[in-house]
Amino acid sequence: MPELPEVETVKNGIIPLLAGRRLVRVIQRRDKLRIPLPDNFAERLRGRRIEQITRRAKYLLFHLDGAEILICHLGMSGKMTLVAAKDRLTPDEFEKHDHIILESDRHDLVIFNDPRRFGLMTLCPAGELDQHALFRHMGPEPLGNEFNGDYLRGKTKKSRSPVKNLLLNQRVVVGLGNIYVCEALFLAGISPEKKACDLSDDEVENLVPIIRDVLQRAIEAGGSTLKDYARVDGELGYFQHEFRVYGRAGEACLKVGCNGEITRIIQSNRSTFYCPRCQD
DNA sequence: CAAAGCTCCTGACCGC
DNA sequence: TGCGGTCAGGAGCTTT
Repeated sequence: MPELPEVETVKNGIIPLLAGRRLVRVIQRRDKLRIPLPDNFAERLRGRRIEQITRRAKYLLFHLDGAEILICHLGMSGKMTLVAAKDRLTPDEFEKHDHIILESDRHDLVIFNDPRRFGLMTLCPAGELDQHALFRHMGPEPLGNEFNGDYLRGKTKKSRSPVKNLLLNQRVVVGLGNIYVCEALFLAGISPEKKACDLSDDEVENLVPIIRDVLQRAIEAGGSTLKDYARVDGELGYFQHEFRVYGRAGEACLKVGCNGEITRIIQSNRSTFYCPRCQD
């Protein structure tokens, strides 16, 4: 489940192979992922130059010449496999869930692999991205200036949802998923079940830098992971690093002086991990 | 309008 | 060894 930091790391990993390069070959091995791929998808990509690769929310954006953008989302299980030109595969060496293969004019490959197919790729005219159905209602980037205490308080005040659900809502703020919301609420000492409107002004104010910090640190951890890809081929997608609560049900709370035990509950059919003792 | 529920999908895991 | 059941969950869409 790649969230903002993982998508950022994937972006940084593929930039050296694809940014500024021309696509000389595109292989499409399915007609749809979560949504249908555009008509003549591979043909429309072939020969195009990738001017720039950026990220918005959990989406990768490949800015193509001709003012068109290739939009890519990794979904739950999507990853990018990098294959250097020197290790060129033959077509029968692709793996089962390798759906889209991009080959640059230097003959490096970037392979989009997604077993569960919750990911997507589509095309959009560059000038229409903000109005695109996938982007139109997006909230601000959590690392940008628009996301601040005043903004978030405006949202929490109006919501009776549990704060966890509010932070997962991409209309409120983008990029957070199940893991980093759990981690941020733990660091903030706030129960995920607390109604957003019941948060104090101080709690909301504190949450903003905590969210920024937890994401920023994960991006930095991804950056160190990337060093391993500098010389070796590999898969860029979701990397596990140290989580304080996520996946730690039954284990001891890591907050100094807290003797609580991490508990798993279900909210909106999704796992939530938290310490009932120091989060309230 | 907000909030809850449904849906897409496959691999991993578990008990028998 | 095989098989059915359960779980994981991003986010758009539908329903209440």
